[in-house]
Amino acid sequence: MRRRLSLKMPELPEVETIVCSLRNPADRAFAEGQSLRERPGIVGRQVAGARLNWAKTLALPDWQQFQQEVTGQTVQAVTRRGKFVVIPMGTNTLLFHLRMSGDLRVEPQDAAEQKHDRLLLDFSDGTRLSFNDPRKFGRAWWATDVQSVLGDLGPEPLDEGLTGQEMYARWHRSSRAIKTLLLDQSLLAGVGNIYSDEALFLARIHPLTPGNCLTPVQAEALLAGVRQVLHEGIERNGASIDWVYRGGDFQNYFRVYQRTGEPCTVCGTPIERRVIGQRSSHFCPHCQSFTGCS
DNA sequence: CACGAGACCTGTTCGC
DNA sequence: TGCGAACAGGTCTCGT
Repeated sequence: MRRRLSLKMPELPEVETIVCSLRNPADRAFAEGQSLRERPGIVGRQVAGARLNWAKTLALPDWQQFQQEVTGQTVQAVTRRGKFVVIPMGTNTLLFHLRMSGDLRVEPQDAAEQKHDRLLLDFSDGTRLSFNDPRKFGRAWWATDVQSVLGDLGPEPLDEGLTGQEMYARWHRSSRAIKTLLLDQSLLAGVGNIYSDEALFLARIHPLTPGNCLTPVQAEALLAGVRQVLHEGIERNGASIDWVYRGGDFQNYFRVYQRTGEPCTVCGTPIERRVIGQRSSHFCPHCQSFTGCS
């Protein structure tokens, strides 16, 4: 069954997809007739000016200082940390958090500004980076010390050095529901509401299981589940990406998320929805039965 | 300190 | 059709 999400889904895979599209895409195929200046990569481009349409979008510093310091800087790289987009430029770094509805586009400067464009950087080559964010939750930082913004983030789930043992130690310290712990960015960076539900389903763990009730085996399975759904998300989001239309189709492959009442793909039991930690949570009551706490 | 509720926002969908 | 309520991918702050 097809289901539509009204907006983008800026969890880790979506951010990863955007970051990839903002890198210099020397290794990507282009549509025929697409001119050089329309290519999305921004590495090496120099900022000629900036515009801010919603004051709160710029978290730090104040607008005047930002405008002064960013002008003339050159984009050195585009990377990701958790759900943050990280863009080193000279001695400072520009960071974005897309929150619920943010998006970043690259386009020619003569393209019409779009509704909800909050922060725009004009490059000297005639292109522009636009931060669009309908709900105004997104934020940008211009920081000398990147750690002042990213310092509290937990490890990267896709970092191969991260072990289930390490996550067991982190989750086991708390009695909060594992669903809530998965969303805690200081324990593990990048997992959001969709992928937490999907990962718990793959690991066959009930979302209300207290962290200190998890077994080492379950923690191992959960980290594996997180990695699997993130990889799937990155693949699906990337599948239909060509920078003109950036809309993945992972939403058509959800196993539990937004499938309330529909049959579990494994056992057929109707998927349940309930609110945990103020977030909607979806799970199979049969496959993810609560195993108790010893 | 841990936890839950409320705040921040706009747009879309649902139910009457 | 119209209209208000409910809901949405995230995180911070404040009160208990």
